[in-house]
Amino acid sequence: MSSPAPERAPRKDAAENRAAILRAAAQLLNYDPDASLEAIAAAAGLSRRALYGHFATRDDLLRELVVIGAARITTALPASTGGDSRLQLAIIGARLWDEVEHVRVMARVAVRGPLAPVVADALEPLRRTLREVIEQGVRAGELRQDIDAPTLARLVEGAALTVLDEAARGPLSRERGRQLVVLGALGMCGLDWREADRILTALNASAPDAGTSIGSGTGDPGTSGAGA
Amino acid sequence: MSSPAPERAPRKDAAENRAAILRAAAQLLNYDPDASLEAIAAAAGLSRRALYGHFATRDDLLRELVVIGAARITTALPASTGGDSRLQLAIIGARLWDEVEHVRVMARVAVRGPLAPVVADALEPLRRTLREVIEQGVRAGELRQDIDAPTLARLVEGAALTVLDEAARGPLSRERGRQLVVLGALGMCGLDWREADRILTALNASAPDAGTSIGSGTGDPGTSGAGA
DNA sequence: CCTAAGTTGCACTCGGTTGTGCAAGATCGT
DNA sequence: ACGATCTTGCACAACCGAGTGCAACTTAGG
Repeated sequence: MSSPAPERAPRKDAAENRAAILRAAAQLLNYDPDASLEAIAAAAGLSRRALYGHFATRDDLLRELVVIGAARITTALPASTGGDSRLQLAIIGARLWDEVEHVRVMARVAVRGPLAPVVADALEPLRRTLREVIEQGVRAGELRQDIDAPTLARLVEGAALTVLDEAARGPLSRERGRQLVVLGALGMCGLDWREADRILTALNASAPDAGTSIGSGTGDPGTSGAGA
Repeated sequence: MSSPAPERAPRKDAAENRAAILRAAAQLLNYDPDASLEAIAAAAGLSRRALYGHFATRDDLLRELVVIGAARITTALPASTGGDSRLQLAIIGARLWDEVEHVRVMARVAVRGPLAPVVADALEPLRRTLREVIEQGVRAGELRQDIDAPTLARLVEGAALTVLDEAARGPLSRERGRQLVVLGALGMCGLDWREADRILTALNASAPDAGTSIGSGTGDPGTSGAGA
């Protein structure tokens, strides 16, 4: 009775398949928020029936995606309110860009339906940090004063989402994508674009590079292509 | 080849019902892009069956919404490239705000599915104007220089959409909504927020007030006649 | 090699939505 | 008042997606 689920270790291939499903789901749901389990299973190289062996319900799969996604996103967030709010904002933006697929899944899929509360909950840390950073920035006079911090925070969130959407339809290079997300967020906050360059430099100095792609497809690994 | 459709004038109440359907659709689809015809018909005070008397297909209804919406939005756009790009941008933003429902329907519903090309087509004039205004503004040094005009145009579009979404979930006053849309668009374009106030004033001076109701547009041109 | 874990294919049920056909009723317009 | 024009309600058929049960098969791993 100590643990209701003995949790026997799953077989190795089963674990891989489960991961493949999650990967496929993240990828497909980006293009079509209503992608069927059929399609997802197929993209993962499995039968629809097998999918039910890993996730009892569509919602369960989604929930799992949300949890994983939120965990990834909130990783390596700026250690709460600290130095220059502009830089912190840039760091957050860059982090979002590094997790485009997850972010978009959260934004496009999980928002509607019974998942909404789960998503809201999972994203709360991120949102809180964002609000804090912005509020601090506004207070310090580093950001625009004509929009209250909470509202501004939501606008920034939306602006970032916009760029992320852009990336989904017209593939941007990693570099360019990061640039745009950060530029968008900062622009929305009222930072003079002439100062943005300085922030970008500082950002690249502080964040080495997060090489994290989710896709990698069902079997074709070479998907780089962003050079220079 | 004279006219394929004799176009007998519809009965008056029928025309009203048709308009009611369109109104209900615009409203419902704002909350749920997948609202059923059942729900729409009900909201319009009609039976589902009656709806099919006006629109043969769900897509037909959507298409009609798109056409009407696009027509309304592109009405009263700045007469192409003219004076201050900041002001023109503000005018466009205000126009979008005045047509929130339609804009959001286009953005949320019509983008996916077989409607996508129709929407793209219908919105082309607006997008073209936006691009032109921004390009001109960039060239004139009034807007930020670090993002190319076409990209910037899409980001502005997205930023506006963000605010519009905000309005959908937390009701903003007409005033505040217009303010935010304009502020968002201008901010994204790199305009110093301290100058935004001036633009807003100029905007309010140029645009008296756009009444906002959605119905009334069953497709007849110039049948208004209600003079102020 | 043998067993248990995992997968597959098929055949269902169930619910929701779209689109039709048709007869009876309500309503506009003349 | 009378006819044409809607509207209605019901009963359809069709499609699609989720979720389940089961028997047979494949595979990991001790």
